[in-house]
Amino acid sequence: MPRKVTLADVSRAAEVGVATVSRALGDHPDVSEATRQRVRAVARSLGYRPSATARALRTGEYRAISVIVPDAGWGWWEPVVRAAFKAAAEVGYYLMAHPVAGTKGGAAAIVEALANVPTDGVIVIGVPDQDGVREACDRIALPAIAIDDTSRTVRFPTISAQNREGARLAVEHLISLGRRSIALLRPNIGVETDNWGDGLFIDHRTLGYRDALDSAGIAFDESLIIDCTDPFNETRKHWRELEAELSTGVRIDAMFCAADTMAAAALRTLRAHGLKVPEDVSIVGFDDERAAILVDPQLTTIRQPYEEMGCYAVELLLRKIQGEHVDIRRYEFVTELVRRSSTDEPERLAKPEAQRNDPKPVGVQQA
Amino acid sequence: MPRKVTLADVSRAAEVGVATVSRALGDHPDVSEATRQRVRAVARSLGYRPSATARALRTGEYRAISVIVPDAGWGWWEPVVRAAFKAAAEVGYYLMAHPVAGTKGGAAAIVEALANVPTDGVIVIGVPDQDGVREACDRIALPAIAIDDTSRTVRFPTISAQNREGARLAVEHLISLGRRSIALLRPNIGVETDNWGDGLFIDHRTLGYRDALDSAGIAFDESLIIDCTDPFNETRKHWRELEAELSTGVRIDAMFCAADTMAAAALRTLRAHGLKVPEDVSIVGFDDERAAILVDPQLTTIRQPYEEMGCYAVELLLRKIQGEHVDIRRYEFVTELVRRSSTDEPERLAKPEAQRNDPKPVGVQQA
DNA sequence: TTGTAAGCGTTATCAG
DNA sequence: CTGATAACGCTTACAA
Repeated sequence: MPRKVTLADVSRAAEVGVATVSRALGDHPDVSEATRQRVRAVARSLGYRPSATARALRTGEYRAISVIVPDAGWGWWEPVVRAAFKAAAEVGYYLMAHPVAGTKGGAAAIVEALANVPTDGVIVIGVPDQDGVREACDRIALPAIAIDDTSRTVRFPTISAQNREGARLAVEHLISLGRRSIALLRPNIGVETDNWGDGLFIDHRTLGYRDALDSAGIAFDESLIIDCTDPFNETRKHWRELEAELSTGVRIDAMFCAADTMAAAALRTLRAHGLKVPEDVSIVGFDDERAAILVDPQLTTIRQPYEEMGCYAVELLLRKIQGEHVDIRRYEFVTELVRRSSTDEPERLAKPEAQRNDPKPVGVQQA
Repeated sequence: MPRKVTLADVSRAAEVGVATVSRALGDHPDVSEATRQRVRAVARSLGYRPSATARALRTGEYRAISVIVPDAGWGWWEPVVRAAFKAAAEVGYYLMAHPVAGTKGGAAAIVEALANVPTDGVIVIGVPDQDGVREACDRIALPAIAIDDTSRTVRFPTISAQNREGARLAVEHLISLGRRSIALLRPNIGVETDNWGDGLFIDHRTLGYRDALDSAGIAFDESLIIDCTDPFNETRKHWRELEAELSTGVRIDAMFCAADTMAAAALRTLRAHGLKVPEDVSIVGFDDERAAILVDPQLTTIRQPYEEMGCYAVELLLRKIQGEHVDIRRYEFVTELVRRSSTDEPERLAKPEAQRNDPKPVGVQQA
């Protein structure tokens, strides 16, 4: 391992002062073009790399930001992080990812540990306990942005998707297919799964479901709401609650599945009850997450613009770091319907099912 | 934002020298218990946080390591990173994740950029081009470990799973079920997908497939090997090559799917051809990746011990950082069979299929 | 046991 | 335009 080349080395080799080297390598105006060229050449030939540490110590900024990545929920945040990474890199910041990974104390504890990490700010993803994290951030004076739709109390600029409007899109699509008995499969947020906080997004998606029914003049039927226990455990084969519902003999012709990750088990349960998707039951999910394309049939779903959300988080965070004021409120992103096989038109398919309305065309986007 | 509290502040408040404060806060022996207590109390009350930067500048080590996370292949590396993060944290290191995320120049370029990042070493995951990365690491004198089974040339200590032995396990399991016409569904590594390098792991898994056939005295049938184009694109609904194969009228009663991520489309294709899994065709995958539990039926597969691999990578890297010698060779981890529904015993199922041998019991592990 | 002081590699502020 | 030089906050000889 060759010893590290420092500014002093370059300065000696180029026969100029260290200050000049620093200026030449940076974008300072007060250097003659000739010296700049020469210094740069020497620096390159010596294999000089600036020490980020020394620079950070001097300037007080690390040009690095952190993102705290949640423990549960199977990696929907991955595209968010990739996008954030890219956005940060574009403005010369690098991004560190800190998985929660079962850490005791959750995100707040991680922020606490960030005290020792050279970082200028943090993006917290999926944080139901914004109060705790906020306190930790204040204590170490660390700017923060949240990407989250679980917490009712917003103590950071918080980015999320329009859950209510998205859910409405989903259910309107089902209605446009002529479906009328539309079940809502929801995660049942119990005390044990506190990773999902107040379950705000579930409430909102439920409201969107009702919005769509109301607009179409379809009566809301409480019994069509199915809350599933242990909802984000993907090793589950079936949803007991859905099984119970189907066993009562209720007929459903569509299902809005409030999270894509629940779709795999839902499809298995339907199949086990002899129901075909999309012939007998049309399904729309929510998130446009990896699960949506792995299941069979592939899932029509509501896309959350994860990439945009990641980029915007970085943008807001950098503004905060630069001392600009950023409103503490929710920043919501528009969702869109992505059509796949789980809602192929019933009338085009073999099964001659009851079909009362003409499907009205809706403004959907092809996957 | 309160100005940052430094050692000097604490020293003043506690009425001792800075050196004493430093010693008291660290684990130095040469401090009286009384002063230590007092200093710590003062530090806490002032909200003192050490500056990682200053410390790094002084000591020359960051106590941070990086992991370069691949672009393709749908997040199988996630458990690796989580485990590595945890292992690093346990010894007081923190871990930064650097997604490749379409960066031009791939991992090598990322390593290059690491020159400006405060990190003591790097774990590169899934790097077919070890030569390029090696060169970059040398240039900036950065210790590195690879987790990878795609590259034939090993220029780092390289961690991987026992692909050949794992594949053998998979196929032996199929044979123990009485299956004899066992197709091998493989990724076709073309020039366009250079993320998968030499495709070493595919060769090894193929060898394991043949090992199992040989031991059982089953003739190898070239036509049962199916190479799929664009293999890691999960949006694909079907494998054209598998369709072609089935259309020729060849009868297969089992399939070894050389990567779990390919299973979803394979299942759809089989289903489209009227073949039931596991009644008509038993399937075993490889990786025990998220896809294995999302598909229907859930996939019997070969588990790669991702967590152990992540931990071990950290262990080796820290050794290298501490100047210890670590052999540049492959470090292989044992795999295991995880049984799920895709290989439920055919004879217990409805379909009365041809069945010649008693299934021999094998030492498998329940999921 | 404690304090003083010398750096670590930069950048910024001065004079020249 | 350029060169000394003083920080930045910490650890660690060395001295007391």
